[in-house]
Amino acid sequence: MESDAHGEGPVERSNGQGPEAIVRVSLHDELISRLRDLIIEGELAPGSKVPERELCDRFQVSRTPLREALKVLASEGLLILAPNRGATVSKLTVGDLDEIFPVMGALEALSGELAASRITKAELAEIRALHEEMVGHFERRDLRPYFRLNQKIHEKIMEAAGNPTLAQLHRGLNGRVRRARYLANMSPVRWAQAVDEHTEILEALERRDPTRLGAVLRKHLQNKCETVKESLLTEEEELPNAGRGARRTGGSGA
Amino acid sequence: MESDAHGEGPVERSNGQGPEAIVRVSLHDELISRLRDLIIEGELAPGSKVPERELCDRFQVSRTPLREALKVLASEGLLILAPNRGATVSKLTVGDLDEIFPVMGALEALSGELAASRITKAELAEIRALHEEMVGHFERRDLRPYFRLNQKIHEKIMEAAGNPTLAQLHRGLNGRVRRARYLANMSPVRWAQAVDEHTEILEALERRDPTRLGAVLRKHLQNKCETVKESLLTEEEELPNAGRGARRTGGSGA
DNA sequence: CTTATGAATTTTGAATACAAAATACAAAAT
DNA sequence: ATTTTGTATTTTGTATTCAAAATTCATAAG
Repeated sequence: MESDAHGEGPVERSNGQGPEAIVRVSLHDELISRLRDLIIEGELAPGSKVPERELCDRFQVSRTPLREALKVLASEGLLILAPNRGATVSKLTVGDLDEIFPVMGALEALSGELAASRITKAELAEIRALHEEMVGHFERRDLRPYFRLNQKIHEKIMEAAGNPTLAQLHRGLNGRVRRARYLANMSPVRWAQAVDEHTEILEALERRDPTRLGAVLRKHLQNKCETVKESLLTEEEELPNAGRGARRTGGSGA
Repeated sequence: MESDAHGEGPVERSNGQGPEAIVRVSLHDELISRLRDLIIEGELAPGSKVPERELCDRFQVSRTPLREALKVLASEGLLILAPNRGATVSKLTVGDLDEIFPVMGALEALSGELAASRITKAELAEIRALHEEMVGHFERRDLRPYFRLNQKIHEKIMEAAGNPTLAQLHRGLNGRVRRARYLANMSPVRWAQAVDEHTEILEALERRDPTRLGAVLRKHLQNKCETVKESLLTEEEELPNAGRGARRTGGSGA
């Protein structure tokens, strides 16, 4: 799973400081990214305890910045902090997906509405190119590159929407959901359907039809939700409750 | 500004631990709440530096938990962390409002759709009662209690939607926006319009019409956005740039 | 053999200590 | 008088330390 996909690296932080500015990242910032990757890639498995000491050794940092990072990741919903007994990686249940996907749907729908009215010729051309390349991968049944371009297209639409707050919330939810490795087992039928929907998305964009694009994106995400749920259920059958009982503690979220 | 409105106190955290469970809150959790309140209430003014040492003295804690809290609040967008030069309270510009409100609109619209299909008789009755009480305050031009009930109604709708993730994101954005003390100067015309919209909201709820409720809520929020922007502009004229230059650093947010 | 009890060990939460960086400030140079 | 330079002070980031809590593990009681 490519880690560039959720734009968090220390390099690319567009912080308005001109190109000459020297960028030094604090340990805790870097740790947030690294740990997030570990969680999303599954190296820190859902439900498992976060081994504080071990990670300190691994990254050669003290507990202070590491723990700061844990607090932030908990507020993002990736970790659960149980008082006096440390952090565990939060598990993603089918119920969570039912909760998260409608919200992502609403956010993507909004991104579509905004993008359809604001998108530039250049951006549109870029997305069109990505779309065609993606369809090529579909025809050759190359799941991996298909999936990469799929993500990229949605990112580009989000970018065209020009609303960083929206993008940030969406990235957050996407990060939580991504752990369900949903690129695996997507049925041929669903795959074809997804491609159809993408064609509709492109059409709506080209017609600059906000309402329609919003609706299509929302529908698209609903279908994706189904796919992910199936995938998650299959996974749960395969490895029945590996790590147990991470209780949700209310966390420190806003 | 009542601080109960965003349900963060250590007491009321509904963490599924049965009523007998002893609740101890960690310092950093408590500090997150306290600091958030300070920011929202304006005691920590937008654009001002966060006085680390001072707050440590005030709350009688060491820097460690305080700084953990700062990291979390930064990831929520309430603070800006500038590397090696500490935290500043992020300022809310008109541009930010234009960014945040459409997102809140999408989230509230979703809450409406969900609530309209899931709401129970009891919840509906409660909201109806709140609504009528609120109208009473409007007729007597009691802004404060009107405003309190207004907030409460929206919270109840959100609650009826039964989607904690949705509620959490909404709370986060609401917290960011709330600093623009938008209960001040609402024109009589806008006020009347808001009440009308609330009547529509109630009707849509009673008819259990998800689409309509979603649309009305979204519209309602757009109008609120205008009100808040006017209020913010007025404020900016009154006190021209009190604290300057808090640059957005990209932060660690998801 | 299973279930309690309690000490030893580990882990966690928070305070303190310390080095690096930024800021403030004074003196010197233009 | 203004700008520049160098130094003292403060603030910040991280490591370390310490006490409290949880976990483990061995032992004893039923």
